[in-house]
Amino acid sequence: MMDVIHSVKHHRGASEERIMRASREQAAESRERIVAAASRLFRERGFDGVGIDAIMQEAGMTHGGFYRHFASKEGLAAEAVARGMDAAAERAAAMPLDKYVAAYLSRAHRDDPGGGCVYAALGCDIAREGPAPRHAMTERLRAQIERLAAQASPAAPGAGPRGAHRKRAIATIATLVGALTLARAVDDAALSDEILAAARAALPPA
Amino acid sequence: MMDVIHSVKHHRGASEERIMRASREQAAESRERIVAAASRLFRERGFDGVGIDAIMQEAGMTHGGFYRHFASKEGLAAEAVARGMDAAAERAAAMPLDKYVAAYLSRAHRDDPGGGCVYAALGCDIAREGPAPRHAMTERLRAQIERLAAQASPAAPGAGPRGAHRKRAIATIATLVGALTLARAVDDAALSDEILAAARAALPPA
DNA sequence: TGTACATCAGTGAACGCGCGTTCACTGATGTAC
DNA sequence: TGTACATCAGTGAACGCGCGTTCACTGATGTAC
Repeated sequence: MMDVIHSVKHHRGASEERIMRASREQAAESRERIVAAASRLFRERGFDGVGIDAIMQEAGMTHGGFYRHFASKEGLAAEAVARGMDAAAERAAAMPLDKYVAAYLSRAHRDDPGGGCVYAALGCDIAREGPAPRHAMTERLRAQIERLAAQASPAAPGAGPRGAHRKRAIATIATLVGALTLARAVDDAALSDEILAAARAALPPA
Repeated sequence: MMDVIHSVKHHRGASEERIMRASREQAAESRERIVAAASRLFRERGFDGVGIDAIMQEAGMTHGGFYRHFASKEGLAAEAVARGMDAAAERAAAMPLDKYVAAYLSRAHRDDPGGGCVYAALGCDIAREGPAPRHAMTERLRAQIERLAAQASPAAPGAGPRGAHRKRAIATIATLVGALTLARAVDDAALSDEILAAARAALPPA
């Protein structure tokens, strides 16, 4: 987990001096680490399943420094949601739809919620969150729908009105998110695999 | 909410006598009320968003009596999940698929998570719950898949191998759950409606 | 049918714990001259 | 360039609060005779 040694955190050796007051550059890096840790941990354990303490520990600090960077846990949640969705959008933009569908509905993605789709990991929780996380998520979803609709349009020109591609894009996303959510919730490995396969079969040409 | 006056709870009037030690029949009714309240509240606020205290209050009792009925909060969660899914299964069995899809993807369902689909309300949380709730959910999902596959089979005889109907059933459920989850998470009413409409358009004939 | 006693559903106080947040403090960083 | 001082990132103790769970107690219910 903690594969980066950062100068802010000091070793515990007896003769080591303590380094306080990190530079602005170090502070910016700390903030990055906090968001990255939160983004992963929230997806793995849910918003209520992770405390400030665990996030700061994962980021290599103690909990007290948290409020130098964020106004509240909810503020961090909004940034962590945005971060995870932006990363996913980059991955999605880098490959054709059929590749993305295969990767999305893979066992690897199912077994790594912390590094995967935010909708599938936190979808039902976001509805109960405050306005900031919900808004961050809404704008990302909107962008993803538009990109997917545009991606489909040139491949099948004149295949339908502009709105048809949007509808198709939304339904595709819904199927992906629903299938992955169910595949993770189920406690039977065979059924979980079957759910992923069924969604894969329903998507590429449909 | 509390439209049932039950004899266990005594009024606060000065000269009222207190009624303790409810009969076994009353105890069974109390248990029912606890499960019903939990089933609704969990779906509305999530497992971590509702305490024993709130559940017992909704059921018309104080928190102390909870452990006469359940071994733990998780044990109740398993029963509440099962209860909510059984109710949904009954509703689904009572109407043809296209009616069910329309009802599932309606605004009324979106705006009433407490009385609606458990997968959409708690799907991503169940993956993080203990074995009992997950198992209860898995068996209900399995039954729902089988019923939906069987429901589709006679309507289109010989339209494909037995497995094709199962695949189609699973994909349909995934699309329903994903669309409702996203429609609830989004903070823009127009986009939310659009998501429901897009899933509706993708489902009936497809 | 009546009496004596055990059971146990529900109450309300109490427990320990973890959480989000606050705060006094430290001392290197950054700035003003 | 050097010095004096203000800033502020991070620490660790402390706060209040709500949670899941436990427990002594009450008194009607249920049972044994």
